[in-house]
Amino acid sequence: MESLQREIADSAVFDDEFDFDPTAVQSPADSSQQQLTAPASDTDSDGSAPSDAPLAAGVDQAFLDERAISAVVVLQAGEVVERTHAVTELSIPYIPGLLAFREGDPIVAALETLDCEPDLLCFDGSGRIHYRQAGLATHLGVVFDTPSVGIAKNLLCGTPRESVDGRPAGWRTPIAADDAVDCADGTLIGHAYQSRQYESSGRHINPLYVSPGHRVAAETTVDFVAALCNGYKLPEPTRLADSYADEVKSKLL
DNA sequence: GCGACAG
DNA sequence: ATCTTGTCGC
Repeated sequence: MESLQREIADSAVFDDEFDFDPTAVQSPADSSQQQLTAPASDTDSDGSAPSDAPLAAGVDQAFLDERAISAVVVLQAGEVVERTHAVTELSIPYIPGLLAFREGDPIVAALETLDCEPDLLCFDGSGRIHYRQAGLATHLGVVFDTPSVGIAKNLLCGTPRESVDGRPAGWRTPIAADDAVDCADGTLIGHAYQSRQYESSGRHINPLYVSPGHRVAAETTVDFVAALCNGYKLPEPTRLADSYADEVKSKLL
């Protein structure tokens, strides 16, 4: 399996290689943060999404015994245009570094039921931030040869350039490859991104660890995630896929 | 041998 | 990931 991951990493493209307009990737009318650009009036007067805006799909799983519920929610300019899911039997246990082999088939099953063809796939888990630079997001991005990004809540490997504790919303810092990563030390493999943060004292929210999946550069990956976040810790596509998976799961009980 | 380790 | 009440804060 490890050798297959190295082959996947070789086939992966960690640079921008997509058709759509990167500045058109976004969630609805951004409520809070984001220090990005001017208020582009790309939205049609009737409030519907521009038919040419890129399709961003969020993919996430919920589990029930030895079954996986893989959910996919596709957004276009912040609006849901399609939702699908698949329930599959699991055969492989969770092993750090081999997550794609456990959740890969369920995800493929769910994506195959999709009517549209997403321009960008957002996965829960790492992409290039992986021992062999072939995390879940990279693995599936290559399989479908579709631009993809990895969004993880915890760091698998690599070293943040700065301490990540208690940072303000919008903050980001590079994640460099270290001894645990199969590439030159110091290589930029992703970023820690503070998508949300509490105003005053008390506890603080941990950052997101985002990395290129396939056909997207590290810097662009953070820009996409930042543009897809809308007040919550998780970007909209992922957040919706997450709750949809839970919804399907509860109806399954 | 010990520690580290996405979901 | 999942099992789960209350609790603190915006």
